[in-house]
Parts: sequence; structure tokens; C-alpha cells
Amino acid sequence: MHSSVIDRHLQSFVESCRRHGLKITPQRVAVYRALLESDQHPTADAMFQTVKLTYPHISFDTVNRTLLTFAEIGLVDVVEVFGGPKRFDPDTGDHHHLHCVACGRIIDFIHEGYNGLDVPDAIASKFKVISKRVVLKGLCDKCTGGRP
Amino acid sequence: MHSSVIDRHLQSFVESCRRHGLKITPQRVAVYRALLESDQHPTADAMFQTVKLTYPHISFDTVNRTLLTFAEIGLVDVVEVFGGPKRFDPDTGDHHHLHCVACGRIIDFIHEGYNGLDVPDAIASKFKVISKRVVLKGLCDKCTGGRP
DNA sequence: GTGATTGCAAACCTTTTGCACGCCA
DNA sequence: TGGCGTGCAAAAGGTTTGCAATCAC
Repeated sequence: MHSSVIDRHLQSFVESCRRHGLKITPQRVAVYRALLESDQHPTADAMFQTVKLTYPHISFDTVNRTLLTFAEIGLVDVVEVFGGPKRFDPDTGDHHHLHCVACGRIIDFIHEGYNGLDVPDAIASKFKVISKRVVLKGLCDKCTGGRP
Repeated sequence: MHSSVIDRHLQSFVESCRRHGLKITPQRVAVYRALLESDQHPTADAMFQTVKLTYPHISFDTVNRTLLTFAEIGLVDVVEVFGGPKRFDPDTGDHHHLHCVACGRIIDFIHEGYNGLDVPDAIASKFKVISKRVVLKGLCDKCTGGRP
């Protein structure tokens, strides 16, 4: 990611913290920077390992709590899992997930046909829908070994 | 659930076990019966509490392992969660989920428009899709207090 | 200054593993 | 009878909580 893009993200991060009355601490900045560069859907522990490289003194608890705080203010999403540790998604935009049941990878994809899914009236009248996502379970290319 | 319906389910349960070389033990039958009557998406512990009522001597481990075994042979689904313990779904048919972010309930719904979702070619050519589900996050009627 | 945040430690909960005994096929 | 399944116990892994010291504002 280009440094100018990072700067722009960092600026909106600062504004988001201000809006929610959160202090801008070096730990939070370090976690946020790591999120921007993260491989997809890291666990709290994976984030901890990454952040330690640039901020060796940080504790796991701080990383974990920071991620949960970021999730509360909408800076990251907590993604759906089928067991195991929580996983976080720095991409809060409209996209969908494929879960490989063999290796556990979660692969993002976007698809025109899935955007703006209509919510049935019976649901819309009773529930306030916050987010919509299509979740596919299957086997990824690495795990099928090319066999379809 | 009517007893005749239960009998029919039990019969297909027995066949399913036979097909997979699993023994028919009273514990497995008890767990399966409890599944048929279960409120939706119970955790292993919730199932344990229920099964104990009719089979007081059963251990938590057995209930848990039985549920995992059932999941492996497709008798139940493990449903997507956003953290916390695994949850099981006795309904393996085509349906979708609404997660209430306030109370944690997972509500099933069916919707014509979501059945037979097309899988984008870019995905279908690389991944073997096993299941498709729309996951909505939101607030249920109990948690909005009627306010939409 | 002061209240939020951090780091550390302990507790808690869920899941996993190992093993001896018992039971289904 | 043989081997799978069960129950018990211990361990592992992840998350949550409490608290004193520290830091951003």
C-alpha cells in the first residue's frame, strides 16, 4: 500500500477515534497500521505477532482489546467463523466470503449479483438489518489440487 | 413434533449411521432425539443440559463428540458465529440466518429470492462450493423494542 | 490533573487429547 | 471377541476480568 494511501487512512482513523471519544495512543496507531497491511482476516494472535515487529513492547491484551474496540466503532468487522478464535476484517465494504472447509482460509470476493440483496418484507418489518453477506462453504483451489 | 415424524427421522438417522459405519448407541439416539426437539442452534452445553433430562448419566464429552460426529456425516450443520462456542443446526436444508447483534439469537428464515443463488464463474471455476447461505446481521424485534 | 488506557495476572470457558473400561456389532 | 464408543481427567487455547501504574488530553 502506498504511503499516501496509508496517510489518508490514518487521518480517517484519527477522526473516527475523536468522534467516539477514544484517545490516540501509539499502540492503537500501531494496530491500525498493521491492519492496513494485514493479510486477510487475521486472528488477534496473528495481529499481535505482526504488531510486535514494529512495536516490540506491546502486550497481547492491548492488541486484542484494541481490535474489539475497533470493531465496536466500525473500524473493522468481526467475521463469521465456524469455531475457533475470532477473526477480524479490515475491509468493512460490501463483499462476500468463501470458507474453505479443508484449510480454513476465508477468501473475499465481490459479485454484482450479490450486492443490494433484497431483504424479504417479513424480515424487514421486524428486524433492523445492519449488514448482508453471502457465505459460501467449499474447497479452495489449493485443497482440491486443481480437481473441480 | 409428532411421534410418527420422530420415528421417521430416527429411521433415517439409523440408516445414516449404518452408511458411515457408526454404531447405534443409546447416547447417540438420545442426542439425536434431543436435536429433533431442540430450540434453534443450541451449543454443545445446551444440548448436554437437555439430554441429561432423559439420560442423566451421559457425559458432556459424549454429547460434544456426538455432535461433532453428526456434523461430519452431515446430520447437523455447524453454523457460522461471530465468536463464542460452536452452535449446531439440526436443519440442514436450504435456509438463511439473521444474527441479532444485541441478544445473540440466530433466527432462521427462508426466502425464494435467496434460493439457487448463482455462483460467479470466477469462483465456480476455482472452488468447489458445498453450501450457500445469506447471513444478515441486525437487531431482532425483542431488542429494538418494536422500534424499526 | 484526571480519567482513559495499558500491561500483567488470574480466572473462566470451550475444546482437545489420552486412556482404561464397557458395550454394540 | 474385537474394536468402537464412553466417561473421566488433564491440558491446551482463547477470552474475559480486575487492578495498579502510566499516559494522552
